[in-house]
Amino acid sequence: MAKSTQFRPTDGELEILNVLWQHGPATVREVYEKLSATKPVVYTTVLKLLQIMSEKDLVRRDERQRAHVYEACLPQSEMQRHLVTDLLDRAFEGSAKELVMQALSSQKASRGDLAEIRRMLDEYERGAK
Amino acid sequence: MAKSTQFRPTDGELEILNVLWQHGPATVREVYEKLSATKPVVYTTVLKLLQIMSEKDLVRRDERQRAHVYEACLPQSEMQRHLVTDLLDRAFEGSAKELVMQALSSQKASRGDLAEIRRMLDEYERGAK
DNA sequence: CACAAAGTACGAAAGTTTTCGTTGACATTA
DNA sequence: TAATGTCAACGAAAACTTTCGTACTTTGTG
Repeated sequence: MAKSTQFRPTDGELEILNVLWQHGPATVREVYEKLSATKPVVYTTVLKLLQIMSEKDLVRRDERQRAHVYEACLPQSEMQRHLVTDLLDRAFEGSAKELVMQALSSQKASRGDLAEIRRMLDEYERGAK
Repeated sequence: MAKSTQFRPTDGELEILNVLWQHGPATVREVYEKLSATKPVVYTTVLKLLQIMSEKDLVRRDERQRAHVYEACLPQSEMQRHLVTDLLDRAFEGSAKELVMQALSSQKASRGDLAEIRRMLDEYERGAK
């Protein structure tokens, strides 16, 4: 298995994780329904992916019911942290500053967001003092 | 070819791009030397990757010399922007705020960085007003 | 019980990425 | 000019991802 596959979900896997995070623990069918809403997918493809993710410990499976219930192993925020630090290392030479700058320049932060980010900075700075 | 392969370099490709950005236009051997410094690589693997990247228009090739000279098509910052927005869409539901928060919590910003980020915020806010 | 519906398991195929050996062209120098 | 070293080109193989068809199992219902 490649480089810590545990913290580097593929695109398809991440789509499924997004559903699980939003919805909470879900059956294959539930995930399938959610995904179908935005793009054409095949039920067994979703199933297969969830099975593979299970092997990789990306999700946990509860087999007590006939329709197994899947749940993300990591909370969304933790996975996000992994993904960000990974990107930081691979493309930003570890410079969080640069990454933040690029994130802001991508024009997706509202005024409210900016205010919150400022609050975060205050807090972070206090903590790091 | 998959989803805009142009703006989604693979890991191996990104490593090479990092060398090209730092070093400037370089021959295969130069890239190879740089990469060798940190991990074992095979010359022809680097060559092959550069050839593929050439086809994908991830790099430009100057063939005037026998040792072809390769150069990244996109400046580093632009590629970084693409990568961040991509991650934003795939894992953060487009919320730059969340991404910034995770980036900061990954403990890689110095006090100086934080100050610069504040400056950035000011500037960005002025622009977005 | 028999049948249909819904579920899991499995495997094959196609596409992508990564690796590396081999070949042939070109250059340098003894 | 012959030997040696450097280079690009090519192709094949391995690993991984993604997709989807098929088979088998379980459950519910007439």
